Amino acid sequence: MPPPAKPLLQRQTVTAMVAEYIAAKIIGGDYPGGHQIRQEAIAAELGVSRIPVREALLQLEAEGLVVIRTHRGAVVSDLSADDAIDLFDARLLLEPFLVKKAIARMSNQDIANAERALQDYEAAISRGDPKELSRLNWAFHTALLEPSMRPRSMAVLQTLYSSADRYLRLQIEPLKAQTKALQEHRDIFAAYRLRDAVETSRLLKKHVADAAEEIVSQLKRGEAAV
Amino acid sequence: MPPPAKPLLQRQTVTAMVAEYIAAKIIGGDYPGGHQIRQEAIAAELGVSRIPVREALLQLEAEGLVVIRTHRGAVVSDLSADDAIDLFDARLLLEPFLVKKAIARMSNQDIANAERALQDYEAAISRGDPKELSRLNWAFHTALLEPSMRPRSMAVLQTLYSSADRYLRLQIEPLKAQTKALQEHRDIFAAYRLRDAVETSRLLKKHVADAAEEIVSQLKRGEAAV
DNA sequence: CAATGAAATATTGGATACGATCGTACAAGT
DNA sequence: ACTTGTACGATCGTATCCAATATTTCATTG
Repeated sequence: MPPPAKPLLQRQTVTAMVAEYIAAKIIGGDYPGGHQIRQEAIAAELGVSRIPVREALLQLEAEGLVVIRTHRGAVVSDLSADDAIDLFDARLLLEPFLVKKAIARMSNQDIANAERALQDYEAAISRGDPKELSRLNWAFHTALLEPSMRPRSMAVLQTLYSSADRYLRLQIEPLKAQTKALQEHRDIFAAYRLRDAVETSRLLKKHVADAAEEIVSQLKRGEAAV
Repeated sequence: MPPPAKPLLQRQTVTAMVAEYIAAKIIGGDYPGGHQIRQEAIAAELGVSRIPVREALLQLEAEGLVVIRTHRGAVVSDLSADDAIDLFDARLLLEPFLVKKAIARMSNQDIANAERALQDYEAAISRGDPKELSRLNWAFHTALLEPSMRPRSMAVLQTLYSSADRYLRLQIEPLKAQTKALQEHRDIFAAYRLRDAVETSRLLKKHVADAAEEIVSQLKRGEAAV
């Protein structure tokens, strides 16, 4: 019999835990853009060695959350307005395309999953926790696209999203924007449920474009302010 | 002062070297899909420790060349026909879009760079080294898109390409396909030089779509053969 | 003889220790 | 005072060693 202190069903590697930890800090805004991440500090903080920290940082670099320069450590990657345009333009191409593919293949179960994600998002608005809201927002998008059965494109989208995610929180925060996003989600889902690929795609595209415009203008104000 | 294009004298880290080494083996076909990569074997082969090998594998996983499963090691990722469709569909969205952006911003120097890349590709055909040809093929595509100033999208494209690259070698090898690709490259460049964004985009899209169709049908034959 | 289960082995994951590199402070020279 | 060279400290990169886990082998049993 093994001595399972806790790994009953969940067998997680330390590297993965550290990666989640750091990613949460970045996305949550605790580590702002440009912040230098010291391996030893993280290692001491979590009571682990530097090796898993290094490997976690490598993964995060692949996701675009940090930038590693040789012998100079990892820095939380900052987003310029140009970067945001870059990222969102790619999303604007991929998401409408994928949602069409998804509608062509989806089952009733998939529709139910998307509805559930929509309801979760809706329920979270009243609580108003930005991190949770951001997570559920993306969960809804993911639920819409999942039936497309395009794991590679989904992986790409994941990195595109997480690279801009923490800046989106600013946009999501105002209550007006939240309710606007919720209404858009509802409209998208309504068309989705009816398997209206063209309309769903159009609405989704507009939804993403609106978010893009909002975040870009915010970033530009921020850059001008500096 | 303009950005220093490239540090000509770059200190290479062992991890990066190992990553290049393994990537070359995979792309070159020495490690076929499904092949298990043993860290210690690589380490002994190169006379280094296992640490840089592990970190190199992490990077390669981010590029989609290998898949790592906990405590089970890394295996060279294999490509199904569905995967290929997935990857190429994403490329089909991004490349035509980016080339339009590129044409809108490009300088005469950028055109010269693309022409140079085209000539290099042309010159390599007579030598017929598949690896080199594949590299130069992608270099041409990259040269076309570089002026778009979209580093994030370019990074995405890089991973999309490298994931399918080694299978493209099969398609590129036959002489007829090579000359066909060359002619298409010439046509694309001709429109590019004239700053005809619509036509360039159209030709590029067709060029990628042809390659996609070729590789997908090959993969399907391969799967059927098994 | 097939199925099951437990040791043995192979391989990866992680910790500690050491060496290399970069940034900076400070001293010396012009 | 400004520049240049150098020593020091902080931090990262890598090697070596140990622990945890998956796979294989082989004995046992029905």
